Amino acid sequence: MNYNFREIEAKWQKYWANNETFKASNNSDRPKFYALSMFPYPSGAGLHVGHPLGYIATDIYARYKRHKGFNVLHPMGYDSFGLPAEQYAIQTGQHPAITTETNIKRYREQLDQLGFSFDWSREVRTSDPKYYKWTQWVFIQLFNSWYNKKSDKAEAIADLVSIFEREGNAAVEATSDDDTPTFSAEDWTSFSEKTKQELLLKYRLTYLADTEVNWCPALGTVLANDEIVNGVSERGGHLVIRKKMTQWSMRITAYAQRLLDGLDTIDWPLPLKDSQTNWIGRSEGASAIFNVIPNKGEESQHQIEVFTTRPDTIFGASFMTLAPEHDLVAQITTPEQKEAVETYVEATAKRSERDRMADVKTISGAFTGAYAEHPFTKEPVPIWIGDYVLAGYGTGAVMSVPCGDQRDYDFAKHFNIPIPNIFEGIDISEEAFADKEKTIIANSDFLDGLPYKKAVKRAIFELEQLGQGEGKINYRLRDAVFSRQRYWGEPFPVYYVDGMPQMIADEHLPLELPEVEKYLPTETGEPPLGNATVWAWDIKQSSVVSNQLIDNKTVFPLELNTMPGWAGSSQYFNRYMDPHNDEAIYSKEAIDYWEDVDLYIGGSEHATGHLLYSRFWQKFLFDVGIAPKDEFAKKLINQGMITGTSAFVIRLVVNITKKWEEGKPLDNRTIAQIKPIDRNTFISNDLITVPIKIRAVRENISHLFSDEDRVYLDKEKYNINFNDIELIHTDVSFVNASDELDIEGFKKWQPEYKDAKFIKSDGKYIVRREIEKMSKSKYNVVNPDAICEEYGADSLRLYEMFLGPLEQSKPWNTAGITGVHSFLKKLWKLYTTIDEGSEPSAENLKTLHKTIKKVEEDIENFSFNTSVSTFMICVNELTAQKCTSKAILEPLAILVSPYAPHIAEELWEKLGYSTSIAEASFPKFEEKYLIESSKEYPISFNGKMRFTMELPLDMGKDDIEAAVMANERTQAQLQGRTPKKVIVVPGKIVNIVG
RNA sequence: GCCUCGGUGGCGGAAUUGGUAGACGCGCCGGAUUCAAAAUCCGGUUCUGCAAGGAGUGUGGGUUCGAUUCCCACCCGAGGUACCA
Repeated sequence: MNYNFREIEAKWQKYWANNETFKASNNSDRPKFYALSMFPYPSGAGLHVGHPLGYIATDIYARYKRHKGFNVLHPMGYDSFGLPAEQYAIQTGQHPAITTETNIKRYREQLDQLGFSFDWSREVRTSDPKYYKWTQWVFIQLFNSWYNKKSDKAEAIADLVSIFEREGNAAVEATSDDDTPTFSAEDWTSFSEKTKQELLLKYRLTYLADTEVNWCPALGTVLANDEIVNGVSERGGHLVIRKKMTQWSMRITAYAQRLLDGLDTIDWPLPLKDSQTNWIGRSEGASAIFNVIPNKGEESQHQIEVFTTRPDTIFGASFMTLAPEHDLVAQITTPEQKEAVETYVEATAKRSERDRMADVKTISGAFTGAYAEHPFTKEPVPIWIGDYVLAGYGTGAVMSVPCGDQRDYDFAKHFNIPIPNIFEGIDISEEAFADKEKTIIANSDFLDGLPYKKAVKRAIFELEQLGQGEGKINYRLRDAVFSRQRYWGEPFPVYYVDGMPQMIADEHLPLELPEVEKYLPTETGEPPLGNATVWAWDIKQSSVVSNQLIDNKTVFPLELNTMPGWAGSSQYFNRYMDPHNDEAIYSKEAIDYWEDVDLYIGGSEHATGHLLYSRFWQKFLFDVGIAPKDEFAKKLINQGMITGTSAFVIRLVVNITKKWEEGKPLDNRTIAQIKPIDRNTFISNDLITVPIKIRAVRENISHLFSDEDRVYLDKEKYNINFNDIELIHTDVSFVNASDELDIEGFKKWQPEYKDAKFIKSDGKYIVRREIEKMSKSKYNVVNPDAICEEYGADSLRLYEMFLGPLEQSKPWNTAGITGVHSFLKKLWKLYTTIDEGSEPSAENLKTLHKTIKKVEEDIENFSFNTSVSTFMICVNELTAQKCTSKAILEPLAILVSPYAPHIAEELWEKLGYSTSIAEASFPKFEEKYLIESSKEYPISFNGKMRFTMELPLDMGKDDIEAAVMANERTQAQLQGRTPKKVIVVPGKIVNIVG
């Protein structure tokens, strides 16, 4: 009987579903193992071959751990809130819930087809009200908490209120807004309820604040930096302005240090840790206060606070630079400089932040006319503004030390500002000197002669003495904006009384998304929820009621923003532990049993989004006693991206220009006469690369033009330029393994190519190929369905692993799949006759145990590609040995089962078992079968292997040397020379030097 | 610029602590089987050379009896990040 994978795979997928083979129990005597893949966003395009890569790896590991006797939790779900469904809704009016449901169905079919050992009874969907009830609940917990720096953890806001009542806020050390005023207990009790609420918002871990955003009035929405191109929206090219908006923020900055420290306790890839470290961006330095010298006739005394990592260079500060948006700019600018400054500020406002950051070459700025007093020298220091200083970072102001910072140096050079040298023995005529190690400070009063570290300490000390500064640790990390002006996200459980946010009580959650007519922002610029007519909170009934009932006495308006994409994914890994619990986010028993994720596999693109926010939420949940671990995943692996091999047809852009005739300049009529470019001719890629062939094309192209056009091919009169080509993506399904285009298929593909003409080479049209990210818009997506249909899921699983190391990105190429498929056929054949009683030969046992050892090591090291090779070698050897012994074939089936579970189950059944192979024990490796008595010694000369010699393994060093020297091939190599030295490493190698 | 990862046959890749470079698979070449094809099986396949031999893991150095592996400098590619003070 042949290997009928279609029948086998369908049979076992059904069996696993019916028997709930992979259902995990929340209590077990066996040790627990939690294996998790990052859950997908169910897009309309379905799964492509890149998605399953990580899932297969996790699945292999999960199945392996089951064989090893673990109680394995291996769940899957959907990150089902998101923008694509909403955009589709805007275009078609279709409710996002409906498209999402359809997409999930398709994902489920595709996932089921691949034979994953998921416990589907635990599926979660972030857009399910039963799930987002708990997302809202966590939000409320954050709202009801503040960060106590003394205990270094989150605490209840009620406790903070009692501190305020007792002693005011002077002694409170909390992470709070910068503008938090100091107040006494008496002040607090005298404050109105609204003032109290306002003050508490400055402490809450989620709070309302005015945040600067990229607002696009035409789209009625906020755009991300990468949605803006050249100052206008990527979609539609509309104007984008920077605007302050009141939005929910998460006080993640409270956790900056702990997020940094926690990285040392988890086994995550170094690049990922590095990018989180950079994102948090801790820098040690000092803050320094510069007093602004009042302009003539002014009374006011302004101060500028700067943060610097180099307080040791303070005597080198020859100017200050403020961000153009800095609050003081308007106040300190002198009348003479007003125009220049305003022009510059205006110009800066038009540039996106990304623009300003990316452009290192253009140096621009303006002088405010004002001066600050240097804290130590008391000399006046000119105050400039420059767009290289960002308002959002630090204090939005820097003390500029041109001799020690290249950007300051370039700025000073450009504007002819003096560059005082404060480094001993350093030439700064060409560039700034930023090497801290070699620094010896000079021309700096009390800092003279000090090295970097000592100078920093001393400078901070002196600043503190003056009362004009202190040592400070600064973080680049910003509080995370948590509001989105979208429909398809979690509603905030928030209503407003007198403009102050109030939380809906836990027992009334979830607050479900309202129905709306349109998914666009309202005409007045409110988020889509502003379209809802039943979206007000009745505190008496504790329910959502019509907006018309809003009286601000018992019925209040609800929040119109929704939560961002990362809200739902920030605690889903915990929810899987107890996914159907309606009483709590999860039971204590469940999380005390599963604790944390043992293995988490997913893409590195989530390094600073999902993975940083999740760690933040986990630490918070830990602080408030809801999670037992303050890191949620012990080990994390980033699977590499599977890239696509895009195919391009090359459109000739034939520029035809009339040759200039002497004495007759081209008039407009002649230019108009020049024929437009031929837009419909495609040239084979191999012709493009060779200039000589281009000429051949030029001579052979005339037949492609109509008679009318042919005149333009007259070389005497016209210049024809073939150099311009356009690459156009074509669907990879029209291209075969030799890069040859199916011309008829291409012509039918899209109407504009119906009459396309092709310049072929040897009768073929060859496409250009390039490796790119796999994406629908690049027409390079390869779908797993077709591969499953043709070769089966087991082949696909093996092949995805066989492609290369898990972490590395690699291009998809279906060509090699026949290799793993024929391996499965050979494996199948091996089980044609199973000999119950036959004793395995020594050879059989050696092959088997070699394989057990290697495969076990490979799985533990996540080196799945090499185990596939090992299986191939094993099956090749056993086939050659004509092995039929059950004692060999049975453990082999278990070894293969994590990788190719369907065929393994079927073989298991053939071996006489009536239960699933999933729980069978992993075979035990026994060294004794691998012990050899002799070894093929490589005999090398000066490190180069020349031949091998079989010698007993128990032979001593001297005997080996004697045997090797006596060999005639040794003598032939030496050609009469006497070796200088003979290195013998018993069991390894012989090296003859000389 | 900085950080991280990578560079090995025609291709994907292998090489456990420094010890036989190119396992395994694809492709290609040759052969068997077949009326033919598919499928299957056998042999070959880093380069150079008729061969003996020689060269060879991005480049140049170094350490070592011996380097894909360790060290130094550089080149190239990918990803991330940024006037971060």
